[in-house]
Amino acid sequence: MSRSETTRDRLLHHARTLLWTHGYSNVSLRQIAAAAGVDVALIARYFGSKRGLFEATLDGAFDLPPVTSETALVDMVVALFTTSPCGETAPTVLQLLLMNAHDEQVGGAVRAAHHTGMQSRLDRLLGDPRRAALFMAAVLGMSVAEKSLRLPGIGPHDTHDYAAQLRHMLGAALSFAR
Amino acid sequence: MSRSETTRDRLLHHARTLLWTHGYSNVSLRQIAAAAGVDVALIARYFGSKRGLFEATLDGAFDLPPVTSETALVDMVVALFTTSPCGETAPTVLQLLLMNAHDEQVGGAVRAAHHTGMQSRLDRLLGDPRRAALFMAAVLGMSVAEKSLRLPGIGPHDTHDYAAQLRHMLGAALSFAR
DNA sequence: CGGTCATGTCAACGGTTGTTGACAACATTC
DNA sequence: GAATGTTGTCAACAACCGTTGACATGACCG
Repeated sequence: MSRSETTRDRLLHHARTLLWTHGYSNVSLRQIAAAAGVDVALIARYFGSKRGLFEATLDGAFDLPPVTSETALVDMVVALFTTSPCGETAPTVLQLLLMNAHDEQVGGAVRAAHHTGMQSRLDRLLGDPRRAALFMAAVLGMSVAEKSLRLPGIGPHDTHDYAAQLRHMLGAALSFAR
Repeated sequence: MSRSETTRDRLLHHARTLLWTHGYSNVSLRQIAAAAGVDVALIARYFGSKRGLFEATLDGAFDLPPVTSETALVDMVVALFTTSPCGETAPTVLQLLLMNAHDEQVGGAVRAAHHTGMQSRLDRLLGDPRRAALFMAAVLGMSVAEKSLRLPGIGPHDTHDYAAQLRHMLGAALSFAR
């Protein structure tokens, strides 16, 4: 790996961590560069602009392992929203997804990444965009209520329990979706 | 109403509109003042700081009409998340709620307002924090999936349909919540 | 060794931010 | 009408922002 690639990866890693957890406009390029231990100007060199860096951050963010079973895919989605993908202080996919709420440009990129990386596969495997959307809504609701809103009535669930409940909820949602 | 109260209310109104829809750090005090047609310095006079203005914005944001029936309260919550409270370009409560995701200080204020204004009443009327949290998760999931993530599989539902589905979902959620 | 390209450093640019204090215009009360 | 307190205006502050270009340093190849 060339020298430039390692610093590029370092920038990408810390950009993901900081931007996803604290939001696009709450983190400056100087903070990211400082966390990565490199100069600010290198961001412009490697990613062009702040938006370019953020969009590079979206690469493969919603990718799922290549499973073919319906329940396996569902479990993968639940797992992706339940656990931090890499490490303890790592940002969650949920926080990335919620970045779309208040910024039209950032939101468009996030929605596009989610659709091509995750939702389209759900559509295909669950057979119906409506079923997939309702399942996504169930996962989102649980995640937002627990992780973002921190409702005392929910969690901390262990992953198994959580997935089981969501699968149950999925069954209910799909039953009235027909 | 004194002169100062009207300009205070104008500031509050436009602050709500702009801050809730575009996020805390995406809107400057100068934009808010310009929208309200007053000088920037008046914000400091009436609200002390940007945070003070935002927190004044939270006043009564999650308040619900004083109903006592369980289903009536549930309908009120659904209605609050489904419709814009005042006018077409008005910001939604959902956007306010999602502001808690990426800013710890702002998020704390939002969560507190939501808890005292809405969740505590749900806890009381539904009898169980767990039931209330699961209901909230269902409403949140539907709202985020439709309004924020804009999943093509969901909506646009007319309000009646939407509420009916959520009430059905509530039944399912509550059934496996015991 | 000398030349060439990749990589990193530094300083600065114009613009915007939240906040402050001095001052003018106005209304109210004596 | 004069004095007083309220309400609004203006200019400025220091700090930070994303972005740019010039320059130093390193690696690599002929």
